[in-house]
Amino acid sequence: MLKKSLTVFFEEFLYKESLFVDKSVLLASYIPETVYYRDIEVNKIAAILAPLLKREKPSNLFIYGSTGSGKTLVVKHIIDNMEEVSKNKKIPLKIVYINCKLKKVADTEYRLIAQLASFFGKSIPPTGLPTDEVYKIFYNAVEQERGIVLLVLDEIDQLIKRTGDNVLYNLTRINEELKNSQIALVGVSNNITFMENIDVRVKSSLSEEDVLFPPYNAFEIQNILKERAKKAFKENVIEQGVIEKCAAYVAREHGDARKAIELLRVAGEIAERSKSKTVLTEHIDEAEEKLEREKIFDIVRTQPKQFQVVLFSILSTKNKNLSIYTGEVYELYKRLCFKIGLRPLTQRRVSHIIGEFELIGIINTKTISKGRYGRTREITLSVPSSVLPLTKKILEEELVLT
DNA sequence: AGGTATTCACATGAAACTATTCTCTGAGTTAGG
DNA sequence: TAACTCAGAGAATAGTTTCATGTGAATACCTGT
Repeated sequence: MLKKSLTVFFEEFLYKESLFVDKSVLLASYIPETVYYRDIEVNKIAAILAPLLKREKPSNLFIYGSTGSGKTLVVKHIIDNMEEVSKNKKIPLKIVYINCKLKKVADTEYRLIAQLASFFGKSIPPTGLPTDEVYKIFYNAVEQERGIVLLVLDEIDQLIKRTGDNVLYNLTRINEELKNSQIALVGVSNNITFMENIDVRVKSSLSEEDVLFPPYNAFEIQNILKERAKKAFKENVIEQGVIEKCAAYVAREHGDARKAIELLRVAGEIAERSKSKTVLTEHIDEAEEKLEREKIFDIVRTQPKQFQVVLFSILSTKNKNLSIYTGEVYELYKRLCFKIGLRPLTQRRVSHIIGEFELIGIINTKTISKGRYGRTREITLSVPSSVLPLTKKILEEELVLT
């Protein structure tokens, strides 16, 4: 029975007309051949990095702008081009691109340097070595390169925030000791303010040049979407107003093009699954809700148990009155821990965990003073209330199971 | 009434501790010559 | 004597605890009118 219906399903799936021609165009990893609305930035960055091709050290470069404003895209685009030119003209060129946010890969000083070294064919154990040693290995590898090495560090703000500016200091200083080679740095950051609390020497050294990426406006996003949609979808699959709606929705926030594209993709998937022949504006709404929902569920499920208990406490406190305070959450949390046989963490820790939840974006907090009655955080949920029951249920399951 | 001091209930920060995972080193052991 | 084993020292890292200090405004407490 079941087997048969599954076969039917798969067969249907196979022969069903897909709305997509090439879905990969709508994935975050896709790098388009032409980058729109970033001409100024592309030219500027290209001009700064061009000396690489003549084996001269370019200025260090610092790129910043909000998420989805095309920074990574532009940088990768330029790198690709340079590598192609260098291949054609047989110019030796060493460019290393690293995203510092990747957990367990490059999110600490040690790991970043280890990762860098691995690009030069040196394998470094994940732990056990002194950091100095790793630096030495990296240093030697670069020295052997006998040329200019370009290091592109994407999302360095994450790295700096976690580990301080030591890495950058060391990386900028390493040039003074290198005899045969030189390192040029490109830092990419979402956060503009993170530069403030950085060693002045590092700051001036890193941003010999800088480029700001303004967010896309609604019009630009529309055209970007249209361009991508043309490649990704079949013809006449997208109804009037869909792209406009998608763009408008995203522009309202920060002009995050990546999000707009994702939204369009998910809308397409939903349309396909619901056997619709075209993508409608309703699908955008649905996609938006789905994305939001999945983001939350994903976070909730993958969180460590202690975090889950804290979150559950927050959600459960919610029902009683409008505002939630740390104290109440902690009391409930302690009781919950007792109930499921978990050693409760200190209040300090729980306070921190609440802070992390805010960082992730599923709650908002405001530290308020209630005068004589102390000072605390006022917590509000930034989760649509429609997903609350299910979220709670997931948490219950996760917690009771073990 | 108006002004100052207290006080609450946490927030926030820094440092230290714990446990885990991993490398490296050198001593001791074993097996083969 | 070379190869192997294994314990111990030292590192990185994540998660936590401990200790210390900060803080905004509702109240308590004065003070002079």
